[in-house]
Amino acid sequence: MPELPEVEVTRQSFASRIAGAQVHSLRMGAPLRWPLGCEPQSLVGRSVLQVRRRGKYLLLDLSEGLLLVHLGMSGSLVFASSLPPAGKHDHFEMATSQGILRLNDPRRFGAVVYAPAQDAPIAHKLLGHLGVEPLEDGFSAALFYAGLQSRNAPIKQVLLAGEVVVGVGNIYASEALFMAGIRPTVKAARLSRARASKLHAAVRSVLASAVAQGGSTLRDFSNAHGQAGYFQLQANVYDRAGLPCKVCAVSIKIIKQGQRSTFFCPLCQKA
DNA sequence: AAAAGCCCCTGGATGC
DNA sequence: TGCATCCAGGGGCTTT
Repeated sequence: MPELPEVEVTRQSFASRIAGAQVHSLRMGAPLRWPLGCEPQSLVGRSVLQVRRRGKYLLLDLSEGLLLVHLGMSGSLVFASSLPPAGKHDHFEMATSQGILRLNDPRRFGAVVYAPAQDAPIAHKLLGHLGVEPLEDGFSAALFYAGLQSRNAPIKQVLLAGEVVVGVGNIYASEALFMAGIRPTVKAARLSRARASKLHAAVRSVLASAVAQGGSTLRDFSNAHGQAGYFQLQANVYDRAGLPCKVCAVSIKIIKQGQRSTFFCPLCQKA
């Protein structure tokens, strides 16, 4: 599920409610992608200072150390004062003085990992290679263009890789490329400065719009209040193979790139 | 250094 | 109704 907008929407839906909370207890379910990395009991008594986001990771700063939370493909968080009994896909639960934080993740591609410090090896391994944040000031058109110059791979896959810019997943990559009128198969380094600039603007626009819509709910995403998102209703190409382009009415195409589906309009995205 | 494939896992949709 | 196959918001790791 979660690309940058869904992760950010999740963050916004519980960050202020959990800030300042003291950890009372932890419960782990089935194994996630990586082990927690510490004895769960050792976190009891610490407090949650704030919740930040880096790419598709949520960072829960504790009074000592931090938790890195990733939602994988099917994860979602809920934060509430009381919750129904844990189900088979609830794999992490942290009870605090201000509510219970629970991760539900059927496919278990997600993770909750403890790092003793921001610069600890585990944090560096997971976050160290990440590109620039697309919604922050540091993401300029010039920087984006420069980042593409060393990439000979198709632009769609360069966006997905997250090493030039983070947070763009399979939905928003297709959507941003449509908005910019760029064929997903074009080699990144071959984009002109002008077209890279257009894509830069499209990435920001699509992601910001998706955050404002509460993210995309395709099957199981909801924010920490349990509310769905609505961006998918305004998708121009994603999951619309064979349907008419909303701009030119030509049939939307689907192709595979790196074992992931890519959607595009053959007319609006001519090259 | 960069690119391409391979997995991890469960569940829903589709087809025979 | 039952079973096989394919597909899904990600990304680290291994191999070219």
